[in-house]
Amino acid sequence: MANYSADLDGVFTALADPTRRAVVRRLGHGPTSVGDLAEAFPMTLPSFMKHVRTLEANGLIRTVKTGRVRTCVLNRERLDLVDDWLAGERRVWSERTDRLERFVTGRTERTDRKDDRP
Amino acid sequence: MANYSADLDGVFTALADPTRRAVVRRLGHGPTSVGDLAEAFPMTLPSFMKHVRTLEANGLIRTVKTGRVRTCVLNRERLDLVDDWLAGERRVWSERTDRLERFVTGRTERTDRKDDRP
DNA sequence: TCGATACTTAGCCTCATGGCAAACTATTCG
DNA sequence: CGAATAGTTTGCCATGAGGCTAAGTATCGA
Repeated sequence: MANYSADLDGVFTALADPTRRAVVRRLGHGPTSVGDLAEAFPMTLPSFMKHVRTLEANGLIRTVKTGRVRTCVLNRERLDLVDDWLAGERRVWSERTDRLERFVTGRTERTDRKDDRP
Repeated sequence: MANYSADLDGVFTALADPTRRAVVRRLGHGPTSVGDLAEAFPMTLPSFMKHVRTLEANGLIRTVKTGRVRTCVLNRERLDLVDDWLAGERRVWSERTDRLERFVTGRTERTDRKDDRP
């Protein structure tokens, strides 16, 4: 995980387009050729290919060319980056809640616990 | 939830910038004024304000001006959109796994189960 | 081998994004 | 009141994203 922030830039950018999200969705069902994917979208092939390349450049899919057909496969693990980021934000929130709770209850405790309410 | 896809466009776009993600992170600790936020970033105020407006326009933060100070507050719920989207993708994957499994086991079952292995 | 198929490459266009400086407005403080 | 503070508005610029057409390459199938 060389450059976490730049990776997030790329993943979020890739997901910020409805065409690309639709491709991700479609590939969730299984590998598909560029041509088959493209049929579902109202744009020319070269335009569509840019989206494919963007997804690939940002690690969300992998593609292989066999003969004249390029097949796309979803790289599910890449979406963990989004999950991890969300988890990180929520951790921040819970730390804040912890501090607030310590203040309210007047207790001082270690901060590495997960949850101390029964 | 009027336009789910357009909302996702906006949320992902807003999160695709490191400055804006840093603001989200910072606001996770609690409300902060624009000025205090801006200090952490190597850009002019007007430039920074654009990021604030982008975050606000896409519902990730809310801001209120009191006197000459504008205070920003994180809108945590908005991140649920990302969570929901991820969950949707994973549901697609699991449906595919279900079909594959039915094929392998030769069984035909209802598809609304969570998990039928003991 | 020749035509159809499945991308690719190249070049061009338009609009959106992110950044800047300069000037302006509205509050607050001494 | 008058100066400092905290944003805001305006206008400009460079880059990149997303779309197109036209032409090129590499298989595949008869």
